[in-house]
Amino acid sequence: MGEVEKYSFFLLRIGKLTANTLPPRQQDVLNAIVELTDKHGYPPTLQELATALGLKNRMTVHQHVVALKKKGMVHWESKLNRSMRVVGEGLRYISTDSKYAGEHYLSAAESAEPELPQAGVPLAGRIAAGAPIDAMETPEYLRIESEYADSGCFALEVKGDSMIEDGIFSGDYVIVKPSPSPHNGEIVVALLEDGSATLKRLFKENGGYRLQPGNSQMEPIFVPRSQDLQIQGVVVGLFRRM
Amino acid sequence: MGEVEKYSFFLLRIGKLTANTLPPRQQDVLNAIVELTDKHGYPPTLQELATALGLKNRMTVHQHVVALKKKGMVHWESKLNRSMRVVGEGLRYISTDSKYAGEHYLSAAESAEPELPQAGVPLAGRIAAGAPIDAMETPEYLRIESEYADSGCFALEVKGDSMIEDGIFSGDYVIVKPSPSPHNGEIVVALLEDGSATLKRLFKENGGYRLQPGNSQMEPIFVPRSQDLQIQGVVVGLFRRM
DNA sequence: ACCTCACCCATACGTAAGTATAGTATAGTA
DNA sequence: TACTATACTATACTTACGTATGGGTGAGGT
Repeated sequence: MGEVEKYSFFLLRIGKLTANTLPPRQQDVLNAIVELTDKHGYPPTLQELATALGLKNRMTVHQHVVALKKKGMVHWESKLNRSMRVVGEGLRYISTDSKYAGEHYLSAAESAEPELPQAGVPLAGRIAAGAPIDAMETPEYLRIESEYADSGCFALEVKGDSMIEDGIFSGDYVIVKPSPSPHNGEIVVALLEDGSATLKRLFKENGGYRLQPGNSQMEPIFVPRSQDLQIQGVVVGLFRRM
Repeated sequence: MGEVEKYSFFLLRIGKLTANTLPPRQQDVLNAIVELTDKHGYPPTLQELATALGLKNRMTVHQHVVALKKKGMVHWESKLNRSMRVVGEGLRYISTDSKYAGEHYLSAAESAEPELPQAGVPLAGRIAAGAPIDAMETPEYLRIESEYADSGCFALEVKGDSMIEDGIFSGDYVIVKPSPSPHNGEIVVALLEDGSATLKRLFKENGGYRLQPGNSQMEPIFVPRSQDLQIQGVVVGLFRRM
């Protein structure tokens, strides 16, 4: 009985299929790859994919992924475990609301830690004052979290106006990459000897360091080499809600 | 002959080791994990780690990773391929300039595309000038993409300084939510009658609209109601790479 | 001398994972 | 009708991966 229902499910989907679109099940596979990758922090195996999609055998998914690879939508190295990645055109098909296997999926996933998004924001073009929008034909995607999550980055909410001239406002989030040895002139999160923390631009000078605020009404802080200056990390990105 | 050189290399490093620091080779392992993860888009296997570190046998790395796991610096699920992640205290030791295996590393890596995702960016706390970091116990996550992807938002790269006083710099990305009827005072992407597009703050005035740049050296644009002013959307977010 | 720590190596085993091969079923099309 | 595309299944082989076991070297401390 389960058999009949399963097939009627596919009939519906196939009915909608127009000529040159990606087959629906392959779209499901793309979404599943992305979702599982986000959830666990590493790409799935064929077995995991199959389970997530409600399939009984790995080979089904194997064939789908092979098809997707041939179309250039998935990067997958032969014989290499967990090497699947959705690339290029494939990114078009990933959607945020994931129900790629109908109701099958819910059964498979154990609710893991609170995590993860996907589906980047499409980068539509470039806007310059006075010029028409320079639209891009091949849409790129802004994938902010992905850019930073790997390298151990974390975010901090900024309070105060100490970096206002660098375009960092109170309420913004700075994305900080932990780095013990920042370069000259980078914006860093510094932990001073007294335990207080600041967001400043770091300059190495003879005798120690200068922590320069981005606000001409504020004074720079000089830290002699004898004092312990701990750098929590350098600011590599900024995000603002408006 | 190679043996002797190899050991003298370690002697030097051990000589520098002070009491309660993380052993240098374990730091190398942490760095290698992070580097390989964002080079390939997925975490390495023990074999790949070993090769990257110039080791002949997986077991060496295995022991290091076990040690790191015991210290809570690496998340690693037993028997699960490619499940390594650097977490917690371990993040302190990853540095931007990666030469974690001396000269050994260069030989191993084939240059792949830079890419790939992971978890959201953890929101670690709040930083205010002069105050210690207000750390959060229950870490939240910044989920930028998912915040906007649903509502049909798109991103635009900003060129020019027309909104510099609002903290929007050239090179930033604004995240735009399509909205035909923006509120007063919001920053909008406007399409003027002549086809040109601008990023300005919108005010409704008697007789039409005022498009106010965030730059006191620039003049506002007045659009009479008779003219066609098309609003592409309102700016709801901003992202900057640094 | 003895012990511990940090670091490396080799062999061998069990299982997870990818893959080759071979079918079944439905819908659409020539 | 035959043929193709989509989709799923099962069995069996090979390899990649993690891991258990056992060992070796040099530095440093007691």
